[in-house]
Amino acid sequence: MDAIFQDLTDAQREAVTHVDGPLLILAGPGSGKTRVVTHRIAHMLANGVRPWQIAALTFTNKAAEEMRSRVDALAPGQPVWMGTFHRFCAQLLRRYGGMVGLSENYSIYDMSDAKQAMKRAIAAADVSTTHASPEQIAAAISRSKNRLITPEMMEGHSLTPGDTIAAKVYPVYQQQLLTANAVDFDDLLLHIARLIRENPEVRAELDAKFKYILVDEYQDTNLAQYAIVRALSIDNPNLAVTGDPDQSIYGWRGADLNNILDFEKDYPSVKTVRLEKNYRSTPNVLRVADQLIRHNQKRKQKDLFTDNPEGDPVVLRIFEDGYKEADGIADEIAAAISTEGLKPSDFAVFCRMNALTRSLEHAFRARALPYQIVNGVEFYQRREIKDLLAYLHLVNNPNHDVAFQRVVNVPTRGVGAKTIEKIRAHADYHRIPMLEAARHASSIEGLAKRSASAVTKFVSIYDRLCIKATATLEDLIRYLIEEIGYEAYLEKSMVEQQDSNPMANVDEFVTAAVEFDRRHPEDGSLDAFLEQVALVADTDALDGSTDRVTLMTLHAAKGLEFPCVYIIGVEDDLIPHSRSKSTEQEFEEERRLLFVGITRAEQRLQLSLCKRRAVRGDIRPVIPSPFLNELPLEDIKRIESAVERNWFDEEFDQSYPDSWDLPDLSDSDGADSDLGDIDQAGSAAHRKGSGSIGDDTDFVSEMPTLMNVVDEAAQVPAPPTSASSVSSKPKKKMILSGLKTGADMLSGGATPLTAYREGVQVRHGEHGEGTIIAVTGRGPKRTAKVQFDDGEHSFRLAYAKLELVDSP
DNA sequence: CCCCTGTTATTTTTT
DNA sequence: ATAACAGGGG
Repeated sequence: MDAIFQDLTDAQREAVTHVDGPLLILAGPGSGKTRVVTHRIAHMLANGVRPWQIAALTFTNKAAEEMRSRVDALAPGQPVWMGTFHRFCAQLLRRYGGMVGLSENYSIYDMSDAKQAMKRAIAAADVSTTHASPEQIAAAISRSKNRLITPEMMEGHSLTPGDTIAAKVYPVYQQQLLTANAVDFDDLLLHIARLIRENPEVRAELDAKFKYILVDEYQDTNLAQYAIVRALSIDNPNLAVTGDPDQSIYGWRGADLNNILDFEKDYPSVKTVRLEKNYRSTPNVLRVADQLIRHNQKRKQKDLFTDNPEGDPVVLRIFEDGYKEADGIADEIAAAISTEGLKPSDFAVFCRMNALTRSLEHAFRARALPYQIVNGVEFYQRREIKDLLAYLHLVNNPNHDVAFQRVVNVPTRGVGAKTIEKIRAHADYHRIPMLEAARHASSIEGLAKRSASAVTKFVSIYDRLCIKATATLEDLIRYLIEEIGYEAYLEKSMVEQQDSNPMANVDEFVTAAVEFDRRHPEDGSLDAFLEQVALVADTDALDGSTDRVTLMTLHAAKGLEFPCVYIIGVEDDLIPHSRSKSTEQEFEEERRLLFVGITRAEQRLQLSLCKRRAVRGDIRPVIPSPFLNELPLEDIKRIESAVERNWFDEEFDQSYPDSWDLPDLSDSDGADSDLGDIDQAGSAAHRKGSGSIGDDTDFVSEMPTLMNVVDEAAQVPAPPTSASSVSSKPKKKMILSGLKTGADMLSGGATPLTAYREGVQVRHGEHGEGTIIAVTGRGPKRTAKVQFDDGEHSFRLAYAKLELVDSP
């Protein structure tokens, strides 16, 4: 009992002791939020609240597990429901699915399943994909689902052209899902939200059952989630939410920041607790984070403070390119491990995109540094695992058409695309599942006897498999592998690809099944296993127990902490991402993303960027992230490696400026920071500032677009930048000098799209010279139709290798 | 029908 | 750089 209150601050205690009524906990990073939540649950249990009256909803399984283990430590063995929103809904749907047309053994489509289903729906809806890609349509439908918009509601209301297309596909997609007795991720929430809304008695029942609801990371809730928790907190308004508006980074997925900002309006009687004391980071780190996030408009001001010792200054490091960045960081980490007694697991490297981990991987491997990538190729996404899972799905739910299509010809047994197409058409026509259609293969019109018998063969394998459906998972899977000769198939088809060992993955899969059997000796049902698999995310695979450096995206980093953190690629178009900076909202979310990354650091933090970075093959000059100008540069130690001059590279001076348009630091004593072995011999600090870029309030809008500048460059080749020259317009100068000029430019990828006009002569590696006869579309879709000697061809200008031919 | 090859399109974040 | 795709030969 005393353990519950031990070492709590006043604010924390206030939250912990709150039992009835709405509660808002605004928790800054590292403020002991989980501690408060778990202690509060323990406190409630100790004060008469029955465990089954509590539901604690999280976004990730990892968070749920963390909560579970810490509650267990305080109040062992209490059956409090803890898990993700999606799992919560999935389990309700097992019970109430009948009310929305699903039977108990419904399947959850993962992303790739849903993608397949979407393509089929698009085809069935007879919608052309010329104006909207399947992905765009899927995204539009997903957005609608997150906002609780049903197919019927979309009719007539659709405004944008994209939505009009989506509105046509949406009902077909939903119908096909229903026929397949399946849901996608969004449906889990949507179905439950609708069910509760349309069935007051169910709502009341659940409201009464879950008398106390806790929501973690409330800033990440979307409308569907919001509707669910609100609806279940009417009769018993004991809704406790924790969150931090500054850490909302899932707006792109439908999360609505207003849910937390307006919580106090939703529940006027709310008790609000602010947790502002930080237990995680040094003041240095915290100051940088705080300065950055102050630039956001949409937030609730919190005053972060800490009692922690000052620690090392935050480091901003500038590298020449992505390889040097990776090598430099790997060297530093290796050095810190060998000289300072730090462990690999003390380090984490964050980046905006998964693709950026590649160079780090190489660097780590070369130094034999153990690492783990949180979002590499996910285990359950591997071909061999998906194959086996699809069989299991089909056993569990014969209507699972996506699974059927995946496995009907695995291993290859003579059922080709044409055959599948005919089965699908037959199934669509009679509105039956494909497996059902396959049973009548011989009577399907236009299906060759040979094909029909191949299909029949599959059906009989399937039927034999189903007999084992009630056996243990282990038996079922082993039987499956044996029956279809999967091992032989793998050996034959997976022609020795380096470092992939499919059979080892299969073994691991069997191990996972054995483990599931062991943990669910009684209720080890197939659908429970499949649900489990469907709802585990990649980030949940993060293994904290092994001693490895962790590589992951900034998104994946939320909720974690590490002694030493590196954030790479703090560059414009990366953070903020080029596709997330057009609106103020997106821009602020990107700022929050960086904030989240920064606040993961306990002791040391290094932000880094490159002067140039390879983007899909070609190397491009880099613009520093605008967020760097918002940091307290006087608190930051800036390190820039000396430029290695390639005497033979005449272009170098033009391409890569010596001066960087970040303010110089007054602190230029050159002493090594404690952050590993940075700034060693051979890379003496090379600090040259060109002054601040001035008042940066309009930084983004004032930024010249690449295109403007290129046009200019084409007319006036940039002179070589001398090391001492300081341009009055650093921004522009930098971009200019980063570009190749003259003929180089024309042959490179930097030709302005505007140069391609009707009548212009171009050269193509394959077709020779030709004349542009038409130009259509905009942005990346801008397309030129070219008349060559060998006929007409169309090219996406952003991708095609079309050279301009110098006009005579 | 299967497999290989060359071609083309595609790049954010994920429950 | 990589994945998905289309088309042709076996």
